[in-house]
Amino acid sequence: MPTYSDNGPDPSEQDTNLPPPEQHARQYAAVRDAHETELIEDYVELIGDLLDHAGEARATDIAARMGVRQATVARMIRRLNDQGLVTNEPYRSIFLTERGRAMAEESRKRHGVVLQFLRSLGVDDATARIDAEGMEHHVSETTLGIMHAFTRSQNKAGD
Amino acid sequence: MPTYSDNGPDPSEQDTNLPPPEQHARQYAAVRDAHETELIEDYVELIGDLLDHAGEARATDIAARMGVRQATVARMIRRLNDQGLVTNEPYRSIFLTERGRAMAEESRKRHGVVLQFLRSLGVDDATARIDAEGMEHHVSETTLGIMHAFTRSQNKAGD
DNA sequence: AAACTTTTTTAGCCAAGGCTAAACTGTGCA
DNA sequence: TGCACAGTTTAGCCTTGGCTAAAAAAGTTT
Repeated sequence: MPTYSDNGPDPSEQDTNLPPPEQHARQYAAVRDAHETELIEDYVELIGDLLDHAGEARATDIAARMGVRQATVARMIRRLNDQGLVTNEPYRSIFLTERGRAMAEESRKRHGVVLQFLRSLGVDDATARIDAEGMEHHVSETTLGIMHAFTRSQNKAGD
Repeated sequence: MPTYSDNGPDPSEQDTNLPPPEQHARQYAAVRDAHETELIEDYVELIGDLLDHAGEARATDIAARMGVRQATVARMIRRLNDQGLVTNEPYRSIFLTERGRAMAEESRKRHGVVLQFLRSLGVDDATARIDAEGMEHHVSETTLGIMHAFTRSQNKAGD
């Protein structure tokens, strides 16, 4: 178990001051907001991937890849439909609306940037995939841009 | 709105293959697991910070900093108590148990590493704080170690 | 000491996202 | 053609984590 206390400047020794209460609250609010959209985005992204890769997105496959039951997927699909992100007729495959496609594309891109960034930092593939899945929804546009630039510079340097 | 499609190797162009279903499911399961402990850790970390910084952790302050109502805090405190992370007598300040202190310390360290890493990447302070808050629970030990090393090397280079 | 204010707690509502069980639809094969 | 099985949907349960409203305790002020 690493302790990060060997020597040199220690990044875990941040300035010990707490942010002012309102700013602090905004930080947590941002996390809560992210959580609300997170799962929606994951479903939409996965449906997009399945459509691209397998030609269709069936509830069974979504359930298997999400690691949840089909009943859970069915209800989520209804919610996505309510929000105008997918179209679905009973017992048929699921398709993305224009908005759904846009969200899937956005999500896929964001996911890709984070994943490649982690890899270019030197994180092994399996770990990078897990971390990217969790991190992707919490990375701001600003940070995403910086990650993208970093990855590109690393790749260039690696040539 | 950045498109990440200017030129050069594009990190968003990841290999298009989906992971095998079981691995994919494990990734999502990891995210769900993280979500379960996330809020607990945030509360414990905040309580630890308040104890260190203000000498006591009162429900009002926790509520203000979390950006939620006191009723929400009260119920969460009971849950933390049930899990053996805090001790509290009615109408008194809250304290951490040994386990709670360990979790707070762990969390604080992790948070610090991620925050400093983002800063040393060049992310502005306000953004780094928000992103760190969300990312911290989704960063594996492996990645955390790499972030820590990166930050130290950057700081050294910056001298 | 009594009254008022603040803090804490409790009770109860709601939505989200898991689950199981059971009903229903569609498909493929005898 | 009809039947069995796989896939899908619905119904209903549970926990979590927000909320408001109201009760109870603590603290403060006159």
